[in-house]
Amino acid sequence: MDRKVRVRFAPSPTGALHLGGVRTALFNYLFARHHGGDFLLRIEDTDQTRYVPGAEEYIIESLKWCGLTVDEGVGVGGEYGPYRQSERKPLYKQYALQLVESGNAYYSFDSAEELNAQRAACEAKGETFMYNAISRKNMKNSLTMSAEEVKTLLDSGANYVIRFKMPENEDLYLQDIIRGEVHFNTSLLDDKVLFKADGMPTYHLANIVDDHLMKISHVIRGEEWLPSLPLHVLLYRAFGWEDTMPEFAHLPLILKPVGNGKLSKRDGNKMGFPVFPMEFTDPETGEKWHGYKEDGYLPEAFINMLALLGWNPGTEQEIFTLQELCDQFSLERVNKSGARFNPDKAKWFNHKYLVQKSDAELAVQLNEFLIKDGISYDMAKLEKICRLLKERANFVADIYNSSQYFYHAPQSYDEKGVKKSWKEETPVLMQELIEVLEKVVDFTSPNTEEAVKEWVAGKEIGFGKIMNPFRLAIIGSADGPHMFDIIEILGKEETLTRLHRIISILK
RNA sequence: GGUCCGUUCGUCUAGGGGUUAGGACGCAAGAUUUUCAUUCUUGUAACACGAGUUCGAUUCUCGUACGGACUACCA
Repeated sequence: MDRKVRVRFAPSPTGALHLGGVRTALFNYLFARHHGGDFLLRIEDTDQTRYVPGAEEYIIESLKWCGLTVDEGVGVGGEYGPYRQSERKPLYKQYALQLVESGNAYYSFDSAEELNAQRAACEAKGETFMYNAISRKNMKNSLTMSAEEVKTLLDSGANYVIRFKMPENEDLYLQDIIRGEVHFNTSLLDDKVLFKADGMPTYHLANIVDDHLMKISHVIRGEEWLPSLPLHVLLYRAFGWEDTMPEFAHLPLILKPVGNGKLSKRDGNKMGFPVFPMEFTDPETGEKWHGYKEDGYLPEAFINMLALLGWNPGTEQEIFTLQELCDQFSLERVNKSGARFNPDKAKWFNHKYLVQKSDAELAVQLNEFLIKDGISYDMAKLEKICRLLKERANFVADIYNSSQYFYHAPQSYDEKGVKKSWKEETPVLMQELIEVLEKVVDFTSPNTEEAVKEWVAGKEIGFGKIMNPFRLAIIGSADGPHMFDIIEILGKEETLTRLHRIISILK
């Protein structure tokens, strides 16, 4: 069947969106764009107790920062709204009731205490309680009670839930785009709650009803949903919506860089890398989490890194624009197995993108750091600084840190460097260097380099004898880019001042 | 415990019945250099195990082990 591709990203606003969530959104987005389809954002807030204020805004902002534009949904609208499940509340009950009427679901009146007692009893026997075809016969529900009893209970306003009546002993062979055929037997599945006592649907019901109503063509979600695939397929069948049922694709999980288990928000702060796209402060605990954005990652790099976590184009290309990702993406090339997250590679991606950025753009960002320090510096010079330093940086912050000597003359000189290169004859040589540089009229890098080389050539000493202490004088340590490029930016006056200064201090 | 999914260098991965099993990150060495980096070159390192099918299996099948997810009136 050929129909318009419509996919949705459907997070629950229970906190910040983490790496895995962003990747799910990304793959949905890529799939939609590849097929010229729609990318929807639906907020699944059916659990009022877990709602976190600000989470929804955070999700929207994060997608925006990543450059994943939403075609339809929360924040943009569309003809299938509302797109927040809490606002669709009145809609769901009729669907639950429809299932009761057709014999695919039933009322269940068991209290939490009774359920807990059952669970405890089973646990004592080393078993796990399941509300299923066998145990439902011994519970308080509309299958075991008479019609009158049920009606009385319902009329009296008793608490109830609606459960799906899982068929007994049926083999299901389901299709997953990434995994192929997946087999389940319904006897091992339980009667999931579809409609809760608080009048809200559970995820399962709301998800199927909304995907159907919103004409979703493909459900692309995390692997943690694979176990509920049979329930969902059975739900489509019970509603009679099988012919428009979406295709399913379950994405592999993102695992911790070291140790066992899937990546969790705790790993970030513990191991020194962000797990969230943007900074997030938990409104309850006040706990603060790092974000890729604030840590200096470029959104393009972040997205590129995420895209290659579980997907690859089959070529050796590693750097992709978002457009290239859209063009090349396919679910068939998504891996089956979980991927360990590698923070080092994330940095490498950022480096690649940083180098590609124009010096002017980077200078603007570098300037923001300087403004915070109360430093004002010539923008043209900042551009030159960026050009000089970006090759050796992963972040703009690295450029900022390694360019300090442009804004401040060294206050001290690296001890090892002094020991290694400041010899008895050095002060005299530095004095001569001052004289050589003084004579250079147009203080550009090639001019000063030529002058110094000419001077050194006339003496019988190695270039290093001059350059190492020179470097020490100008930047205070034994690293950094080409010396003559540095002093061009610094200017003649500052260069000579620093040379005079080191002679007076080190003698 | 039960159900389901998975398993190629340390990590992300390509490949696929006969290959020197390819790339990237990381790491190491060399070259370049006034330093530190960058860059370039080279190197390091993998088909979880056991059966079966086959002339031949890392590739297909089955088991085992290991890893992961799920097992709520959470999503």
